[in-house]
Amino acid sequence: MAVKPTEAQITRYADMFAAMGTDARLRIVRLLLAAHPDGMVAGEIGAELGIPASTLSHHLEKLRNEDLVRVRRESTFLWYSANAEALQELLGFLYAECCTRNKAIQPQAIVTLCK
Amino acid sequence: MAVKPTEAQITRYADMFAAMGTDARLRIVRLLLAAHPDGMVAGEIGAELGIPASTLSHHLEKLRNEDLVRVRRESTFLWYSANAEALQELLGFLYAECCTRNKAIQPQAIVTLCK
DNA sequence: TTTATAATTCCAAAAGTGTAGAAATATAGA
DNA sequence: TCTATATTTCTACACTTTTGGAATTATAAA
Repeated sequence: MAVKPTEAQITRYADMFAAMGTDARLRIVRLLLAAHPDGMVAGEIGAELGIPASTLSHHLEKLRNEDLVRVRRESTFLWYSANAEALQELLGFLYAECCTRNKAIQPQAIVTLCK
Repeated sequence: MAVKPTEAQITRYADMFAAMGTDARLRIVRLLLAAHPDGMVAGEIGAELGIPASTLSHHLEKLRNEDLVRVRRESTFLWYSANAEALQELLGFLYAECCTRNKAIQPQAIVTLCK
């Protein structure tokens, strides 16, 4: 992860950042992380965040397109969950860029802040 | 940082993600991190990434608006540099959401990957 | 099969974004 | 002051995004 990312990877990380780059979608991701690993039913997400069904569906599609969330059907319900692997990749990329490949930030500044 | 962020902070992090959510701007940030803490002259960034001056100026403005980059003038040249504090905040937020507040990702998965 | 609920897809519209040439501004040196 | 260079601002435009009501599809239960 500390190695130089490819052009394609940079584009992918940019798309992932863009997917988390709206208030609505960042809240969705946070909610799904809090409910990890079970996730939440779409309707419950919408109710919690006050987002109309069709709007929510579009946001979830965007997050799914970037593989930041996964979905599984359970009868009429669609359970959405955060994709921890993808988030780990993104976090690893940002960490590497800031702390490892370059020394702009001390690793401890992140890790110890969160103890 | 591991505490619950305010509504306003979430909005701000979303805006920061959005600022890094295009190929061009993510490359700019990477370049400035590599040149940290000196930063780079605007023209040099444009030359390196093949971005026309006016387009680059808009991207830099967006990054400046989100406080992800800083600028200082040196005669005719404008030196842009990454704002490590802002990046640390953003990284800390993502780390906290994924690894601390929720346990979706093991902290070691990030830190040890980058040793 | 009819009904009910969950969620998506269709459709549309307003707003925002990315791009870049041309003109303007800032600074310094001759 | 005139000139040269660096950069931004002006202007424009195509494209994408966000939003949400209405219609449709999916699933299951009565």
